[in-house]
Amino acid sequence: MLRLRPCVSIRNIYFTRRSKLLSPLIPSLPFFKSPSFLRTHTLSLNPISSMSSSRPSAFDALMSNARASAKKKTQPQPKSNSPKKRKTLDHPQNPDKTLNSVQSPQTDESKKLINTSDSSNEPKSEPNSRSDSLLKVNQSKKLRVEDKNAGLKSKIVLLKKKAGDFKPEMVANWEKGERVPFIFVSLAFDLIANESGRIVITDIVCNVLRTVMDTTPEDLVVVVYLLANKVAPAHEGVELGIGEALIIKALAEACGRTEKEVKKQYKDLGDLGLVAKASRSSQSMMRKPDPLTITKVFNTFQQIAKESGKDSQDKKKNHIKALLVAATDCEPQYLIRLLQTKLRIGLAEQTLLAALGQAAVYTEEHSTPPPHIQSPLEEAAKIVKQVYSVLPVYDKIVPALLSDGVWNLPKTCSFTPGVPVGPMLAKPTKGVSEIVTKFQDMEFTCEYKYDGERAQIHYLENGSVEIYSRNAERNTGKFPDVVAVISRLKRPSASSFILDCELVAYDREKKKILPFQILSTRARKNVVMNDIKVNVCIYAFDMLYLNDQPLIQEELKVRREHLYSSFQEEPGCFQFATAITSNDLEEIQKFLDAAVDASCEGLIIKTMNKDATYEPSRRSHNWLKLKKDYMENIGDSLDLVPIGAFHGRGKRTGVYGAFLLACYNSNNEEFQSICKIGTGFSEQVLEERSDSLRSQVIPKPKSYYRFGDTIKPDVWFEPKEVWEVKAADLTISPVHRAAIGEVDPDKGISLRFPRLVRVREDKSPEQASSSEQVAEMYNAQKHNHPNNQDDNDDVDN
DNA sequence: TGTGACTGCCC
DNA sequence: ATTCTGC
DNA sequence: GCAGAATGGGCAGTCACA
Repeated sequence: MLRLRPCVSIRNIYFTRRSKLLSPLIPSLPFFKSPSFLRTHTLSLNPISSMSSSRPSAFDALMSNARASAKKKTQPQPKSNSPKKRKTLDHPQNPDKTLNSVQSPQTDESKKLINTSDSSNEPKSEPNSRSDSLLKVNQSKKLRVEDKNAGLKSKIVLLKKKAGDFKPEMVANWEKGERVPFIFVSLAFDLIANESGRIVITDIVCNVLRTVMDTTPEDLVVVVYLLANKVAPAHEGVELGIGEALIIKALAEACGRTEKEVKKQYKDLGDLGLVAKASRSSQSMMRKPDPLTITKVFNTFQQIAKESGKDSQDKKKNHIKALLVAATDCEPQYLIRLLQTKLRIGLAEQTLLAALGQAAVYTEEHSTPPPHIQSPLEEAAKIVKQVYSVLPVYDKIVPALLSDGVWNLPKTCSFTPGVPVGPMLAKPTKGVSEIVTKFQDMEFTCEYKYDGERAQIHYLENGSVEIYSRNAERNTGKFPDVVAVISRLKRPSASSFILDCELVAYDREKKKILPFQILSTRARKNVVMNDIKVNVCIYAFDMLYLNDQPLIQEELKVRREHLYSSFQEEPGCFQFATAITSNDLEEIQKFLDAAVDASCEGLIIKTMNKDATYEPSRRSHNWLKLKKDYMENIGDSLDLVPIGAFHGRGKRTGVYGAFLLACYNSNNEEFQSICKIGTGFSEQVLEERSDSLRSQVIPKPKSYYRFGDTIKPDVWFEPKEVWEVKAADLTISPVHRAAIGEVDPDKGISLRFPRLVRVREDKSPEQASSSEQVAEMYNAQKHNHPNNQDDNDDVDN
């Protein structure tokens, strides 16, 4: 906890000094007042004024019509894409309920952190009584704000222009230097949501960025964070700590509805953002506080992240409510989606990075593109992506972009030990033959794929060590033992390095690898060496940096040599990933079997020379992964019965999003839940199954359904269908009940990575996989044998 | 002090 | 994690 | 093939509340 501010933790200050200047958290820049016509201040001094309405519904309707028609002009028709062609909404009830008062929960201290330039005096809630004349006054003020928004709305489509035809002053309706209004970003989100083409989306985002660069460059970092839907770089460990449940609460309270109603509408609409949208227009007799700015929103997000301890949930909730109260138009929708970290508009990091690169080209005052470049836009996008993959810190990249330009970006922002880079990933492969085909005549190596936790270990000159997870979370506090081992077993020749490895639970007495599930029971925070119950072996397979030199541009062959010569192996503590170099199909097949036999998931296959650089965070052709369960007719496959389902969200709105599956216990004729399943369906199959099963809905689970009491499907079914499902593993489950009593007295079995293979039209539910079979399959898994043989067959090369 | 709901992060 | 889909 | 968005099991940590 308390790891909060992007980029300014003490530990990181060394790398981020420069960025402090522009860190969104430390607004060193003057704050700008909203122009007076945007404010409702004058009236708000009068207590009665807060009774005014913010819902001139006729006007709203007018506006949304205008907007809708404006949209139609510019775009033919957003087609069948599901979230976009959603059915009409339930009409929310209780239009007359007033908003609860939203007290700002900020402490004096927290206020300091907030940029209060746009803060509002939070209105107290008032009874529904109205004064007509005051209403009029307020409505006319409101009109002016709406007017201004209307202007923005009508111009927002200009963001779709190709960058060459776009001028940054085309859309902005705020003054230069003024804080960027949140409505601008929200409208842009809305625009993007109605596009499906990545190119157009990139253009829009590019133009959004250019607009901000032109008016309020100080806000650029913040816009970028919002567009990225992040609050801080991953390794800073800033968590919002809010989820669905809390948002529902906040939404209910802010709109004067019950949680039950909100939940119901959530089921129908498949998106809490849409619920917020639908709710907003249906309530609130209140005057709006000042319009939201992006800094206000962003700073509030950080406040939310910061709340902890007693009453923190209430405080977080109140922050959300405060934002909702101030939100207009589509703002609530995107506020909620941002809080959920599910923007769902077809915009994510890669597109943002591309747009950032392109935007920089258009605002380039610093340098011209290098001469031979064919397409500066593409090249710039590439550069930004590349740089971000190596230094995923917007607080550094954005300022560098502003001050020195894209073409200098690789120089101004580069690989920095202490900042985690995205680990290189591998693509699934269906079999050995596919590998041999793909890598043809290249030299390649196969390594065991260990079933543990990915770790990127940074060792700096000064002897300090940091450990980062696959998702760039700082895990150092979880693995003090690893820190010690690394320091002990590194060779003196290695004075600084970045190591890529897998941390695997290990039983040092029996000298064997333990399953992932054991590893995951390790404590995670502030672990003390003596308290460690699950030991870990480091399986190292790559080296990204050594003695002040980045190695990522080097071939694997070279990197591996550096790796091998930089550490001393010690069984059960630090080992190099078992590897062979072979292109013999049968040999590889054997090696795969050996890997599985050694409690590994399968193999990772990597080219040694050609295309053998380390490509941070990219799933590249260069690395392939091969697991038994990827192969057809191999791996655990079960025939299971859908006995319940959950309503889909987002693009699954209107169909079931996931199903509860069961195996069949023929002894007591029970269907025992074994897992949920939500992947492997094509859209068509999902729709077919949803349609088919909708007619099998029953009001209550059958008496002969056995399932954990925390499992609450939205609907239950008659046992009718049988689906073939593939899984990577079977695990003892705290919630499922399959084969209960057969391998564990009161725990059932579940599946790891379940996915649909096909529907077994030929089978009846009683012919589904039986509990005995499930138990058998579980027991067949090597590590589940009570007395495991010693099987350390280290292949080396 | 214990429990359960919720959240984030591993896979 | 796995999988599917539009571009 | 990329990028995005659906979805899985299961663990520790946190917080509200009994």
